[in-house]
Amino acid sequence: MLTNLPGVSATEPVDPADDDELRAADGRVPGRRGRATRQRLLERTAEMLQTSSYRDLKVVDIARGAGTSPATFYQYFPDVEAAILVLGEEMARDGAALAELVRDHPWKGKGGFATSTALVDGVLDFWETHRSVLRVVDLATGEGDLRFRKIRTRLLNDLAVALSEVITGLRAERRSADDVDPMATAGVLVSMLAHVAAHRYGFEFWGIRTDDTRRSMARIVYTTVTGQKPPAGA
Amino acid sequence: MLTNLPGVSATEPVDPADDDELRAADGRVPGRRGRATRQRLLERTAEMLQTSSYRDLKVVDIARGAGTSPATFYQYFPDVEAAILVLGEEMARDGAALAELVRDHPWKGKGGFATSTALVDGVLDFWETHRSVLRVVDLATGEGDLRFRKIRTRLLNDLAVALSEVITGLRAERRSADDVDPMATAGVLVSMLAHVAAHRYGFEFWGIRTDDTRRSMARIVYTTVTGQKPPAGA
DNA sequence: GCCGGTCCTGACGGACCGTCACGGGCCGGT
DNA sequence: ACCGGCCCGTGACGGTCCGTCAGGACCGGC
Repeated sequence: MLTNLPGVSATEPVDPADDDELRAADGRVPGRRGRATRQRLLERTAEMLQTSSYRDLKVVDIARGAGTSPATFYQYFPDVEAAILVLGEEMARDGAALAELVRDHPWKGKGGFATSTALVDGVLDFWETHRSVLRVVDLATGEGDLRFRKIRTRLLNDLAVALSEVITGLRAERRSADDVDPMATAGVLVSMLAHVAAHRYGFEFWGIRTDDTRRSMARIVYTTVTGQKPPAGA
Repeated sequence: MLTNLPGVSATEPVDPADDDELRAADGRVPGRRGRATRQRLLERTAEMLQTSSYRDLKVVDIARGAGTSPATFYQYFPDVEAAILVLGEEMARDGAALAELVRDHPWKGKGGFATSTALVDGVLDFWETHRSVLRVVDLATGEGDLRFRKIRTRLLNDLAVALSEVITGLRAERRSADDVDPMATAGVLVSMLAHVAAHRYGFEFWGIRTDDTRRSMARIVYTTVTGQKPPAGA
């Protein structure tokens, strides 16, 4: 750390907005009613995002839909993206369950393929539930928005780390000479899952059955993680 | 075909707008100068898409940047999305090269892994070149826009078909009992490639070297397509 | 009833949209 | 050179949405 500048106290300066409290635009701390309004705004944002395109999402519509005025919206969020960002953070918290799914189930033996399948299904479900928010997170991340990238990273990174740990563990047991970065492999797998989940409708468009897609992914995940061929009946 | 209705000539009706000609908003066929303006508008759209976010892309900016007025923009495109759509179609034409890459190179023997690597690099390069347009194509596809979905499908489907043909061919030679739909497997692979390419910056963010990502993908592609383990040194 | 903080909103200047009728420029015919 | 017709571009306009501000309604505590 840097040395303190002369005349600057070593204790934290008393910055009036330095706490983690929720704040409205004018600096006040929202009470019961205010938080309820904010919540209605968030819910309405999520709903509108499912029916309207991101580009056509207007704060007027959100505000009126929540039974309030545009000015009120700006009390709680600087712009629509900020509201979606909050939605994204809530989503990322939900996503922790996916990593647990990888950690808490067996990969060795017969149960391994079942774990692989459960992971595939879990990701598919998760994306189905959160697809409208995920679309925007993906776009904003691609456009270089660091706040959205952070959400995306938290979501996918947790999963990738869990997978890479499994890979490392199994590789040690097999005394495998495989030297590819386990995290790179895990990241690629997570990418595959995320992308297929995001575009599963596109697959059906090609005439591919969803069940074939699931099996195909489960096999790739299983093979890549364990280094084994998938069991015969799978 | 249906039978002709009474009184309707069997020859094509003379519909004044039934040809494939480029048309301005008022119905006229653009001449030399008009097409040049349209082209400048397209180029400017592509440029602005790289620096500005999709949501903040304004037709005023595009028009002024192309040295013309908003009214002129609407002569050639009904809205910004229409312009991006044209950009997307140009991109899809470029994408045909990727499928050729799969078809024209060997998968059997030692050259197989090289082909796999070349495919990975090809996809990575392609996405790097077209990422700003691809972002919008992905978003619009996710929002259910069929025109954009068509572009996305053309691009990825060509590649997936090429891969599935290779898989089918190799599987027959090996007399493999593998009965997963080859197209499903190919689709999953293409998804993996597309997603990693779209978010490679995210990988570097995790501290994963690009080269590790490349190798990891090349190995997965090779293994999945050929059913063989990757060569020792890879 | 009064007061202080919380909460909401009408109203406004400004930006952008999408459309129209009009004017200016280019070209071929005479 | 002149002219008519067609191609091309634009100013201007009503409308929508943005983002901000001052002011008023509401709600407890005293």
